[in-house]
Amino acid sequence: MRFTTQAEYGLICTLHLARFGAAGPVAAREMAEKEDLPADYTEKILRRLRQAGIVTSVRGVSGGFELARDAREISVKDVVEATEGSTFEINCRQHPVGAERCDTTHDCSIRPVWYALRTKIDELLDQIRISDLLEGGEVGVTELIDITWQDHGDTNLTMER
Amino acid sequence: MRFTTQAEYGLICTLHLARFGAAGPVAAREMAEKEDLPADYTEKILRRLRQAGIVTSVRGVSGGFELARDAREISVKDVVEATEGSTFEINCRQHPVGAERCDTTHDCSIRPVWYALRTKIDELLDQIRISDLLEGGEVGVTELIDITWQDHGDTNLTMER
DNA sequence: CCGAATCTTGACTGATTCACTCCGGATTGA
DNA sequence: TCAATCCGGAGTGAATCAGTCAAGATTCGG
Ligand code: FES
Ligand code: FES
Repeated sequence: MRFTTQAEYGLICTLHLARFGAAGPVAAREMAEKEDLPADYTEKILRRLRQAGIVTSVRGVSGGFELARDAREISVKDVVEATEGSTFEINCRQHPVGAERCDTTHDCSIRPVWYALRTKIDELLDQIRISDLLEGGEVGVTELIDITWQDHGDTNLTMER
Repeated sequence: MRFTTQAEYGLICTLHLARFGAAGPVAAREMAEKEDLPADYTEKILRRLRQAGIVTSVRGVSGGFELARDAREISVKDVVEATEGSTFEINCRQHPVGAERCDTTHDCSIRPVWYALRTKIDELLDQIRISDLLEGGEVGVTELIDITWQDHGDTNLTMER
């Protein structure tokens, strides 16, 4: 299970705007070049971010994109949902094993697992804001997340494997 | 982001063996028929479960599959990893945005988010055992998971949306 | 010891999704 | 006007998914 590149690119673009967008709108082409991403694809991602109300666009000669609100008010979940459509999709909804089997009227003891997982994923992604990723570099961000989420600290956020 | 049907089928099969496998090995064909799954595909899934050491197989006329150990010792994570290969794949490892950009020597403030998410996912899936899914039906399982994981209870395990 | 039932392995296939491009059009500032 | 930008959507090659199929190995009953 993984996110597509759209989530990654979406975060990169949002982060780029949070860093360099204060002085005025940033053109998609320029952003793509600076971040070394495919230009046309970047444009498409930005369009999705705009449709979700995360960024605003300015058309015309010196147009481009800006964050629609403060970086503290934009969560990773917002960006992921905007780009991917959803965070974690419940299989038995969109890709049911069997029509009747996966119907809500039928009892399934596996279903609660996916719902619980989705809740966990959404909780974490919603808690992390774009502003959290702006300072401290990779180490700083890791520590910040680690502090916030050390409730069930059986495993830790090392990069082992 | 979603799991493929293999994770779902893997859980269904494991659960089936936990329920009906006490009396001796269950044939793949028989299991597929009872659970209403494609026969050949079921066989393939069971192979993966065996390769991961979750079930054992008996060849020959009255052969079939059995759980390799107690249902309390098999976590949902075990089954998902056996069938899908991994729970949550870090994009920048297998599908890097850019070769140098995603190298560990470079600083990336997005990376910690994915590592934290993987940790969360693994924690939850590892805590839930096959034995937890055997009793209480859907409602019972939901309550059980809810009690175990109500640490960050901002959201709850309702089925809304 | 033969043959039926079962697991084992791996190749194969159609459908879908992914990652990305391309094109024609609308909007704006110089 | 024209050049730069955003906008929408169609199109494309590659990869993955979901599932099938065929050929072989193992075991047991008779
Ligand atoms: S198998 Fe679809 S809801 Fe359980
Ligand atoms: S974009 Fe790949 S590691 Fe951050």
